[in-house]
Amino acid sequence: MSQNKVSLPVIRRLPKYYRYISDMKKNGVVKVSSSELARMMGTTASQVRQDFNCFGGFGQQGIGYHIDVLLEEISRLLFSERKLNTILIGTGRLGRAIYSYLTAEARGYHLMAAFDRSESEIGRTLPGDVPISDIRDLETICAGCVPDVAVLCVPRQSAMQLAPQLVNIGIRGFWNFSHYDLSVDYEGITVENVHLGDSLMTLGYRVRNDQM
Amino acid sequence: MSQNKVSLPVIRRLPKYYRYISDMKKNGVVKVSSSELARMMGTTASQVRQDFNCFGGFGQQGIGYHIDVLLEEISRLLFSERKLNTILIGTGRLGRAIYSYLTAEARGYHLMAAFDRSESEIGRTLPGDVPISDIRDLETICAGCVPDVAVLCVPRQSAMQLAPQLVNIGIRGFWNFSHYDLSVDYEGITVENVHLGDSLMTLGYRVRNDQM
DNA sequence: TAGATTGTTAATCGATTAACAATC
DNA sequence: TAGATTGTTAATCGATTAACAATC
Repeated sequence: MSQNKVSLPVIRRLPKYYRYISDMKKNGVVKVSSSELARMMGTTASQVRQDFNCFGGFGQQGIGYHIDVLLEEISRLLFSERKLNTILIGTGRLGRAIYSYLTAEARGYHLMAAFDRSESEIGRTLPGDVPISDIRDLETICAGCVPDVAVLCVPRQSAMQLAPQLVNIGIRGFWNFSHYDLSVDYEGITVENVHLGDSLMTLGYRVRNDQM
Repeated sequence: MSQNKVSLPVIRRLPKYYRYISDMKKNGVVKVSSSELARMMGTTASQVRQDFNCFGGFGQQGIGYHIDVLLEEISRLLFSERKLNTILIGTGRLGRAIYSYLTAEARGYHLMAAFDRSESEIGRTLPGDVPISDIRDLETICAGCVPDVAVLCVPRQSAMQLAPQLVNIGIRGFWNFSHYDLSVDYEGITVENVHLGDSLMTLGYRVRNDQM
């Protein structure tokens, strides 16, 4: 597996590469050099070449990189063959915003089910015919088909309570979108805090001090 | 100014420190050692001490750090004395979710106004009596009091169109919550992409490869 | 062939971790 | 005083950038 050679900083840059290269493809561009990409990305040609090389050298010396090949390789890393079976927990404003992103725009995710705990939400249907189930039925509903990841759009307290249950049904990752960190530590389980809270807190400092 | 010595990685850790230390204060804890904090944060005591030292040594050798002092210092960095005057652009699901975070939970932001372009939103009022104005009135409304930052909860295309206008009225930072990167480059202006899109894309890879 | 641009190694830079004297 | 824990310097680690031979 060459995969584990790809470091986290590189992975984090992939969506930006993906976006720029997709745009170029739309505009009929066929090839691109590391220095062109670097200019767009706001980085160095060196970094672009290092990045592409760590998941397989597929440029042509003297020529550059083929847009199609790049896009394919980056897609393979970002989306793989198999989509991640995903459940959404919490269908409030944030949950619904993320739901529509997940179903309409995100690649690599398959939304299996959505859950909420409020009477007024349970039984309703999200656009695209995904029913909102009672969070208390989580284990029953997931019994037949174990989800890979849970997208948590609930308050922190709820997230903490849900965590052990989710681990129990066999989930391998939590994407926590609550406003607070989900501080849990399970062996072999990815817990990522994608919440608004921390971002906004740190950004304030940065604009005050002009720190990029 | 000792501020500019505080590096970005340190700034990014501050909210997590803030949260843990706040919790301890609530529980009546008075002091904490770097090793205790490190255990909670999932890092080393060395890092904790380095972090705290780069914005002023205020621990006591042999004793540890006073919760109150820590909290004050971290608050000062994260929130400063003056709140950032903020406008919200886009009052859809995501915009409203972020609105309620900004007004109810976030510190350091003062929401001045909200804008949308859709007829059905304009004239309505967000909870807390903030009226939704027509995005076409942006310049008029901001003429009297220049906002510091704009929180963008609109599609990428709209964000790109709005950018020059926002720079024009004197805004110093964009927090872009759209699903795509806002690729603009203005001298002295902080553009931060806090969008859901990239996060979700990269997280997929990570759970597949168990990469933390 | 000459020019361009990659792949790859080496140098630099910065962040994290380790070590330990200072001191409460 | 002895034990604990900081502040700070040095060592390590990893990521970014520079340099250049390989080659299209």
